[in-house]
Amino acid sequence: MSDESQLGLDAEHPGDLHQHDDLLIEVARRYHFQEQSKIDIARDLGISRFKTARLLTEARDRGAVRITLHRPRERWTGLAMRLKQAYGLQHVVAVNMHGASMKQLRAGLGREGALLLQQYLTNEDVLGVGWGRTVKAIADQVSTLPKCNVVQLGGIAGDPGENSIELVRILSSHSGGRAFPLYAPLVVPNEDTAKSLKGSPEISSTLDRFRDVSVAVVAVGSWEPPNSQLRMFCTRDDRAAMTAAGVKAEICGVLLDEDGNEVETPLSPRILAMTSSQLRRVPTVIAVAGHTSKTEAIHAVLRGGFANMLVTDTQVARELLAMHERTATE
Amino acid sequence: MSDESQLGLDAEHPGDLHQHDDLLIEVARRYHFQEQSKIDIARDLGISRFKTARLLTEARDRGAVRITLHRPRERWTGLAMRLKQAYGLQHVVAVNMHGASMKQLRAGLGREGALLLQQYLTNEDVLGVGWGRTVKAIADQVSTLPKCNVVQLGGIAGDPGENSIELVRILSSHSGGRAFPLYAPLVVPNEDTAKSLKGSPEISSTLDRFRDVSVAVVAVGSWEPPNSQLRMFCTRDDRAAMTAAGVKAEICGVLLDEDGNEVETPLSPRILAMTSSQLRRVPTVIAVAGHTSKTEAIHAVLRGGFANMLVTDTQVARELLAMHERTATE
DNA sequence: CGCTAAGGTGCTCATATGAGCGACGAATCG
DNA sequence: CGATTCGTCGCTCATATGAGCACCTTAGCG
Repeated sequence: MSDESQLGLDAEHPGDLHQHDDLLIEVARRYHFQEQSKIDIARDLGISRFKTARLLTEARDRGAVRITLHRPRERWTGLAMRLKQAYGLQHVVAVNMHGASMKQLRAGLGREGALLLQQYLTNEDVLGVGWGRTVKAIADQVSTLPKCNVVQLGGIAGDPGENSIELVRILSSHSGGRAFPLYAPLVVPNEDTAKSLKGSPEISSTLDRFRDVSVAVVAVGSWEPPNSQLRMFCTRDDRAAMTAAGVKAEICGVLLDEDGNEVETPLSPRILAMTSSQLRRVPTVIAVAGHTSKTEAIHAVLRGGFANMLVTDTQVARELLAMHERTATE
Repeated sequence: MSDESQLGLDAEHPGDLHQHDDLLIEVARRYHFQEQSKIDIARDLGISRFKTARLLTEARDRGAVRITLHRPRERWTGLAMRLKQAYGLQHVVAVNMHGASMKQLRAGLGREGALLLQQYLTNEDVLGVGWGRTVKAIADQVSTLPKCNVVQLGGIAGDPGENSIELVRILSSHSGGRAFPLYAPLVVPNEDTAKSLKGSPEISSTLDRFRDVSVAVVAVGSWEPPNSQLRMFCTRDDRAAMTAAGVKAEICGVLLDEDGNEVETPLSPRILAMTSSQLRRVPTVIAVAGHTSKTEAIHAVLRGGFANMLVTDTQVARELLAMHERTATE
């Protein structure tokens, strides 16, 4: 019958297909995530409203837009809402993971984090990516992102297969944008090494991108119990010093005390990652962390104002609310 | 502030909440999967069109409806379409799993199968569930189904954790309907045992449901190479007899030759499962099977007309098309 | 008992959207 | 070269939909 059958892949002009698909994705994203009307989308993208409509039906038919139904277990909207108001956050997701294992918990946080990312990220954003297993869980569950660049926020940490470079690679492949990895360890042996690395072209080219990051996804590490990637780089003395200095939390390589103030430590100059002042300047910082062992750390991060969106579990959310009441009334 | 905070769970009248949520799900399903207009839904369910609209926004806000975007890799719609026409099927999904491991392949088939199920199943359906790891993969990826009953189509086979009863349990919990398990092995030692079991009340109550099954999800087993759950129940003589009889495929406990004709074997009377004539009477039979080792078996099943929907991978789809050309021109 | 506040309901009217149609351009074929 | 076919585009008009409002019920309270 038809002659294009051989490969099932229509060979059009080289770039055409991808241009078309990119437009498809963009339209679908605006319609479903940004809740723009088809007429608005048409005006914004300079196409007719009929074309928008046709692209949207094509998106559905080709499986680009997928809809799933979930039976909502609780009406915990209220919980997330209260937490949002208590800490003055922009958005909170509290996923009900009662009785789940750590692995399941991470998967749950990953799912929600991926969803949030897909909904908030736009074409013009630059995505900054932290590290850790929780962030990895997000990368694993992301399906498609708007076409934006992806910047690694800190040097390599963690096992191969879940290190920061891998995360940046995965996420940029999902977005179709450029990847800016950092080919250096998260913590280097001494300050001089850090300085010389920061000066080298392939490192600084990524560091220079930090100023453009508009959305950052980062994990939160607790210091006590040891739940931070940083801890493995410390000597015993370092650790003692830091515990003495009151370090309670870690976000993106920044160490915080229980009130969310940054703590200067001997480790600080040796860290290759976004600095606290840079992090503060990122418009949207999504902190993803769960399990009650991290409640204190998350509390510190939120008090310090280092994140404006939070993905966590309901258990932690409840504890955070209680903790906030306590500190507020003191 | 508010007094309902303690549990984050608003205590309404006992059943009200679930009734509300069920309605929510039903409306969302009709709107998103069945593409009914809000006005139609309102009329069908006897509510106002405003209420439908409000339920739909609530569904989104509470995360009951989730939308994900995927970058379509190929325009292989044509492949699925051609396969659909070649074998006269109602629906074909060919997922591109090039270079994937068996585990990944199964996960991919599971995802697509789950999606298909969620889209086709309605409130009035009765879901029949086969067995095997592929069907398990579907159950694992289903999130929510319309409220329908779930019937086990054959006795227990496979390891605990992926046996048929477990599947029925999982799926019915997702649908909220009743589960009809079969507490008996798939193959019993002899015909008499089979007969007496079929007569026992708790078995026959499920067997009686077979006539009501409107949608069946089943795997396809190949006989050569050994890819059927049945094979493990055979003696060496049985196997030889069956290979000699030209058995090439197995679907839902029914053994077929290469042309899709049922083959009577010594095993047949000992099997506790839906019969071939019952299977033929099911309006919608979704066969889920991938990997090229099963191509021949799938071909036989389709030729025999035992399934009208197919979920497979692109590689198998191509082989099936080629195989169909060959048998058609002979 | 009446008053008030809150949540839920269905209305009106302006607007967004879908179905179907003819126009246009590109590729194909005689 | 002209004719035909196919796919895409944007139009019209009937219809579906959303924003905002008025109404009703319910519950809380003096």
